[in-house]
Amino acid sequence: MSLKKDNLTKNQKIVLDLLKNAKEPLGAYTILFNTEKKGIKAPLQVYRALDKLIENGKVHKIESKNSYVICTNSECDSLKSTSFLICQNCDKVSEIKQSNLREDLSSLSKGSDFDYVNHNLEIYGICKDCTEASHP
Amino acid sequence: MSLKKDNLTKNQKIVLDLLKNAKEPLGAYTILFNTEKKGIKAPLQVYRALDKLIENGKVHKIESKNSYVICTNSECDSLKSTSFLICQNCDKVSEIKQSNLREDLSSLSKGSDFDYVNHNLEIYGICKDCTEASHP
DNA sequence: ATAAAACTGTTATAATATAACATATCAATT
DNA sequence: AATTGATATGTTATATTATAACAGTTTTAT
Repeated sequence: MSLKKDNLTKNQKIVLDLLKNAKEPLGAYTILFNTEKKGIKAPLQVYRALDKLIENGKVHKIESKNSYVICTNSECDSLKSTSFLICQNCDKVSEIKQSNLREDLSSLSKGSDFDYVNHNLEIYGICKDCTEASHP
Repeated sequence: MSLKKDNLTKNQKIVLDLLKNAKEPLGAYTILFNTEKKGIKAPLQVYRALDKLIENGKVHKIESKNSYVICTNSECDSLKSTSFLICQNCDKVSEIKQSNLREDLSSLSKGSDFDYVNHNLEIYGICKDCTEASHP
């Protein structure tokens, strides 16, 4: 009876906890500064934790911001594709459900004789909250 | 009679020329090393040229690679959205025509009460050439 | 001609990320 | 329980990517 280990290590938990409570994507060094009191002392510790968390789909990197967010989907441990709505005003990021998108992009790729594997989509705009705030 | 200047400056031309001939996206420091004989001596000169070229849509940044490619579309001076097919095998990048994609993503965003402005899409997979090369 | 704006050159430094290596912990068998 | 192989940690140093600040020059529009 051999359970595949899915538990997180100490550093991974510390980093994940911080990201859970974050309102916007955090950079690696922001994570570092905010976890020093918990014992994380060097960039590598952060990057290694992030690598693993990304690998198993619990965290995603926002490439255009070099920063990191917690995953809010369920399938991200298996699918390596990601899609985000990023508010230009408040920096809040929300993750889009993959559902049709993957197939749409896969067939789009096929149209260019390109064999789709995965994708990263970052949509910029204004989130609901910020739109409402500007129409008081 | 005041012509809106659209001509490129010396450094911008040097950087653009290099990118024109590149087979894959180039990093800023690769650009620097390959333009030193033409007179570019410091990172800032590269980054400033890139900034302007990106601003007027002649060059795009591949965010997931921190590197830069020449634009192969025509509308990119006005639209700030970008979509790429990136080969995981040979690193070649090809740009996707925006046409329907913008509207599709705009309405997708609307479904989440998100006001679409622009996007960046990076699709990873295997290009035609590499697929054919592996089926000899 | 002149003033404002844009571009250049240069030095220094910030921000993001990885290499290398020694040690420690975990987890699946013996 | 002891062993072993894989995975995680701690630490120092360094690589890679990108920007700040400032002085001087060229371009463009009046």
